[in-house]
This record gives sequence, C-alpha cells and structure tokens, in this order.
Amino acid sequence: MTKPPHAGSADVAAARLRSIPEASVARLAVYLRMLGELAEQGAETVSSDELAAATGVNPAKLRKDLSYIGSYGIRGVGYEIAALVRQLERTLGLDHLRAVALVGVGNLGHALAGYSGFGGRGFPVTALFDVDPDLVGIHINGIVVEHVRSIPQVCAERGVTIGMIATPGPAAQGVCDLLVSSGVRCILNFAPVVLQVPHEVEVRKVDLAVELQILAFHVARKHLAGQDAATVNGHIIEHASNGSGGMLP
Amino acid sequence: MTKPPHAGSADVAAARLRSIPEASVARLAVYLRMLGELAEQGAETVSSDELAAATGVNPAKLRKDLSYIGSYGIRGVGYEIAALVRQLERTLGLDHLRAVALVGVGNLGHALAGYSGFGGRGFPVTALFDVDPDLVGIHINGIVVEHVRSIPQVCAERGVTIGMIATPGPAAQGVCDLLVSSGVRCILNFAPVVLQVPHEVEVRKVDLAVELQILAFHVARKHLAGQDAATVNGHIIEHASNGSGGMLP
DNA sequence: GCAACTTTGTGCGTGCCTTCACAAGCGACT
DNA sequence: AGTCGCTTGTGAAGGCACGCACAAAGTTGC
Repeated sequence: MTKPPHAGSADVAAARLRSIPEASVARLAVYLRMLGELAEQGAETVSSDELAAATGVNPAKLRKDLSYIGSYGIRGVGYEIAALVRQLERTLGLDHLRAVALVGVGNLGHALAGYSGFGGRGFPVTALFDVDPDLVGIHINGIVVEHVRSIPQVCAERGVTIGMIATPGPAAQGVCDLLVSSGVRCILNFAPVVLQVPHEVEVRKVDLAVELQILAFHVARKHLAGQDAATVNGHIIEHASNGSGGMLP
Repeated sequence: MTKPPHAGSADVAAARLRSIPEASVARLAVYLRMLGELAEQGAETVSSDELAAATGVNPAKLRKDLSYIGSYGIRGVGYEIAALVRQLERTLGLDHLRAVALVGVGNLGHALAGYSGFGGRGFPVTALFDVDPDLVGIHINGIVVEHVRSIPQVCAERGVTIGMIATPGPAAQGVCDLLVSSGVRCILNFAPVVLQVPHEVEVRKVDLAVELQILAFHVARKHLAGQDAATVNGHIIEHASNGSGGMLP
C-alpha cells in the first residue's frame, strides 16, 4: 500500500481512523495495556507472536490490526514498544485527558467512582451526579456529588466528553437525554435498558445480567452435551467465539 | 423446517443449543428482559417489529434469532409473550438457579456482591472470597467472606457453577486456576488480564478501561472529522458490535 | 558482500453474521 | 366460504472478520 512517507498528517490519520474495523479497535486497547506492562518490565521490542500469545489472539490478526495504524514494525525484529505505544495512544485518542461524568452513585456507581483504572488511564472522573438527597453533597475520592439537574451546567464547566450511566433502568433514558443536551457525545451505559439517542451519539452498553445469562447458556450446553470433552489439545484461550469446529476424529 | 411435533425432547433441545450463533445468544437475553417488562405492563402478545424497536435491533434479525429456538410466533398476530418467555428461559438455562461465586471483594467486587440484578434473575451470589484479612469474615448481604484458599471446599459444598473474578490483575490467574480446579466451568472476568484456561472452560471478559478507550477513539474520530455529520437518516441506536460482548471479546 | 534466518505486512479463501425480500400462514371481516 | 391485511419464517445475497500462507524486508553471521 501507499506508505506513509514521514509522519501521519492529520488528514492521513483521520482517513485511517475512519477505516479501522470496530473489532480491531477493541483489541488495540488490549494490546496497548499489555505493551505498557512489557515496557515496565524493561522490554524494548516485542514480536507479533509474543504479543499475540500474551493477549490471546492470533498473530496474523494482531499484525493486521496494527497495520491499520501504520507500519511501525521492523521486519526481522518486531515492534519497538515505545514507538508503538505512542502511536496507539494517538490513534485511540489518549493523548488528551477525557473528562468523564458519572451519573448514579448507588451500588455500582460508587464502585465505578472509586475505580482507579479510569483516572490512571487518562479518564479522570470529573463529575458525579445523583438524585438521592442523601447522596448529593457527599464526597467520593475528592469529588462532590451534584444533583442530576445540574448536569448541563457542570458538564459544560468541566468540559465533560464522556458520560457513564449507572442509574436504575427507569431513570437512564432521562439522564441520557440530559447528557446529550449538554454536549456529551459518547456514553457508557450500565443500566439495563436500550437508550434512544441521536445518530451522532455513540453508546456502548455493559450489561452484567446479560453476561451472566450468556454464561448460563453455556453451562446448560455443556450439561446437555454431557462431557464428551474430547482429548483435544490442552490449553487456551479466553473469549467466546471458540469455533468448536467439527469434532469427529 | 421440521417442526417440533410436540415438545422439544432433550435431544432436539440439545441439537438446537449447539447451533445457536453466539451473537444471537447475547441478544436473546436482551429480548427476554424486555419481554418481562412487557408482560408486567399487561401485554399478551408482541410483534417482531415492536420488540425489535424496543431492543434496538433489526426486525428480521430478531425473527431469525427467535427461529433458532423454535416456532413460537403466530403469523398475523405476533409472539405470545408468556410462551416465548418460558421457552427463552429454558434455552438460556434459566430454569435452574445457578450458584455464583465472587472472588475479590474490593471496590468493584463489593458493588457486584450487592447488585440486585443477579439474585433477582436466577444467579444468587452464594459465596464470597478475598485474601485481605480485614475483609475475610465480614458479611455482605448476608454472605460471609471466606479466604481464597477455601475456594475448592466451599464451591463444592454450595454447588457453584459460575465464578466471577473481580480481583486486581496480578491475582486473577491464580484465582482462576483455583476456580477451575474446583469444577467451575464458566467464568466472568473483570480483571484486566487475559486468563489462560483449559479449553473446556468458558471465559467472558468485562473490561471497563477498554470500554472507555473505545469510546475515546470515537471521541477522537468525531473530533478529527469535524462535524461533517452528514444528513444521514435520523436516529438509532445503541451498541457498536460488542463483541463482545462485549465486552468481549 | 552474500547467504541464511527471522519477522512483518497482506492478498485471498472461508465462514459467520446481517439484511433484504418474499412466500406461507393466520385471523378478521364480509 | 372467500378475500384481504398483517406478521412470521427463511432463502439468498452481501459484507465483514478471521486466519492461512507467502512475499518483502530487515538482521545476523561469515
């Protein structure tokens, strides 16, 4: 393909961004974290085979994923970790901090507010909201909980670009509308409802009950199948879409 | 196709289970929850168009999903909600309670232990584990936290079939091995690591940091694209691809 | 400088998932 | 009974993603 002659100009970067498959984006984030760990351990370079094994994906798939963001590997050697991390962060938009607002400071919301995995990775939780008068006003990790009706004002003041909804189901759509009207264009939804949003807003849903039900399905399947559990190879790996390709020796 | 003459015998059910696409299983769980809400509102039947709109999927896809579990619709009318719910629950393995063990009662784990969405849907959290001496012994929702080393014994006693891991990353693999050695065959992993498991064990991963990074990517994309935001069609809808499952992927 | 080895980048076949479009089936109304 | 309108179930086509396999490109050793 046309090689990127020097640096990715903004145009080139934009063109690339648009064309990265959704499935690859999800994996790029996983590669990035693993690369961070490797860097901490002092590694300078890593091969696609090593990184693939560590993240549980096929090496060819990994190389193809990385090829979407440019040619940052050295044939015969591998990938230079520092450069790759920098480029991944640029691609994933992690070169800026993204202020996050969290609505719903109940059971789950409280845990999310205290989760260190966010702030440490460029997503400082900057605003907390709830409707419960007993919760409004308390501090969590140094952030004061505000009333939901303040969402537009506070989000504008603090430049919030990502919203997380951890309210009970019935409240979620209303909260979502408030966030959208405040200019938030990306939402992570933990409430068990399907949010209706304008087309320019991106919603991702994390549904814990559904995750368990999917597992329950597999429990039932294994149960019904008895345990044929053929004497296949011994290990590996994460993730559902295990082809379970035709058995039949 | 060959219609199920009377009831799905276990054989027929087993054959169907094996052939349901993974992506469809995830959606079936969503349909089931929405059907429950509709039933509460007093609805008797629902058409594929209505249910599809409510769950944010394509009507044809919904019908195909439902066709995997049998022909429970009435042409010209729609689906009888009660019968469909019953069949979905059977298919997803929700006709039995599935005891769940939760390992890691820190920030996130504590919230999960108290999350009512599990017990209310057939997944009673039956055992809690941690290594922290300050946590071992305390009660959460009436369950006492045990030491991780008790996992094999307690899981066997209480018939645990699903494990949830909400530990810090470095501890996750060890905990996973313990669960697997205790007979747990399905694991929901919240720790930011890729678990290595035998092939007969099913792992689903929920990775909150990755979810946010995917959103950040879309923030960056929207930003770079300016707001051309073409005059495309007007609406819609949740969900990128999941794969995931979500997270999952 | 050359040969052997290593590892990337990718063209291509394959299979799964999605979506369209339509025939078949069911109820209601006349 | 017959017709009309509505909705399901599915065949078939298109698109996307995965993974193999190999050429290109770099490094190491002599």
